Amino acid sequence: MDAFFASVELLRYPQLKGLPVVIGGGRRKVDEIVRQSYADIPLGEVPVVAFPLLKDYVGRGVITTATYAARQFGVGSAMGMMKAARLCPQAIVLPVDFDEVRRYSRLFKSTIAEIAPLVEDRGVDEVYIDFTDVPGGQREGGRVLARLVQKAIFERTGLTCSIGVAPNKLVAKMASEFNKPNGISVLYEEEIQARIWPLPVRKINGIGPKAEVRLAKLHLHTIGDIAAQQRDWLVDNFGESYGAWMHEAAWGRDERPVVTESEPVSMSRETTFERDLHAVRDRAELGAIFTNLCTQVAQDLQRKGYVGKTIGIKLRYDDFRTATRDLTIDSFTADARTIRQTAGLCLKRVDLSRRLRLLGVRVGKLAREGSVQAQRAGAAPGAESASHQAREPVAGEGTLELF
DNA sequence: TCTGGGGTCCTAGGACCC
DNA sequence: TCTGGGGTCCTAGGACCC
Repeated sequence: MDAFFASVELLRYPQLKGLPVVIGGGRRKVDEIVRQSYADIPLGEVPVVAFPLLKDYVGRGVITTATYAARQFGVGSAMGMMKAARLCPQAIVLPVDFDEVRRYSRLFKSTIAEIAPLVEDRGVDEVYIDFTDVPGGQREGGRVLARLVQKAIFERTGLTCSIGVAPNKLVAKMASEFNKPNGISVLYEEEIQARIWPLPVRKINGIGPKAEVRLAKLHLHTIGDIAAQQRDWLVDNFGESYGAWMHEAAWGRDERPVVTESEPVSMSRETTFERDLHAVRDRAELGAIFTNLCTQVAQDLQRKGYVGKTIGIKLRYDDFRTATRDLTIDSFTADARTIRQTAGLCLKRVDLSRRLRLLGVRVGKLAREGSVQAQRAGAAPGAESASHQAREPVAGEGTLELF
């Protein structure tokens, strides 16, 4: 009965509160300037003068995060930098320092794990915690333990976080948004109708923009609107799996345990070009990028001790359509040349007449390096070993032997 | 002036096997 | 000459999340 789960979200760059600041972009000249100027300054002590302003930003990046002052202008995560610059040209723009973010992320998670061992990783800045068997985890509905976690994180990292505590992960996640930033919300089962049902459907973790539109067409706008529907009606409209899940979610029901260990399913690298590239006209540049991506994926696999046997590519055209192709080979690999060769076969099966804005390489069907028997050494991957469905390349201009 | 990068999971059709 | 049903694997695309 007294089971409580917490969803914890770390807030990055809180020390810039009060100033409109956006973090994001990634790799432009502006980033270089900032990186050089402030290389020695640790997160938490960033000065607030002489930073480049968003209005001077050029490039294709998106906002990773923004201070609350910047959000007042409508700027937010995942927004394109150019659009953000129009909304808030005076904002200071900072680059993302991924190494630093990862360092803080590890510190954040290890701090929590010392207090409550059952922690589920949900990305750099988010975790679920199972409070159920933690001594004192039930006091004040979990609020006492949540305060302890928050305090420990602040002492260790100087960062604040919001915590939601509830009878399950789904509701805890929603509760964590009630009191941002640096808040704690405890939500009891009997409060679901009063506090969850009035919320818009998008607040459910798992209902995204597409489902929101479909729900709106059915005149369903709040979580309560969904809860008021018959389960079977939702199943008719959204399918057996999604419809039934939606009904459960609207009633705040969720049985998923906190999962502390999980094996990766795939690893990938992708990059958006500074300008759109054409397979023929920009062949050399594209080829170099392609090789580089394969090398990086191979290094990632090797560093983490994994091998995979499904190798695929992803590309995004200038009109933003996405295409993927993949091929499963007979033996597991983490070899850059094998990956590159197999990915090259995939590339022959897509239309390359349009200009591209993104190219990616993925390795899936992973296994731990040690768990796989040594396969035929140096075995050539490719068409002859590929399984039955390898297709003929599509005829046309884009199928030249480019890679 | 468009929209990053790294993931997971689901669906659906066809091949293939028994 | 016609034709089952179940199960698994492969592939492509898409929704969603942080």
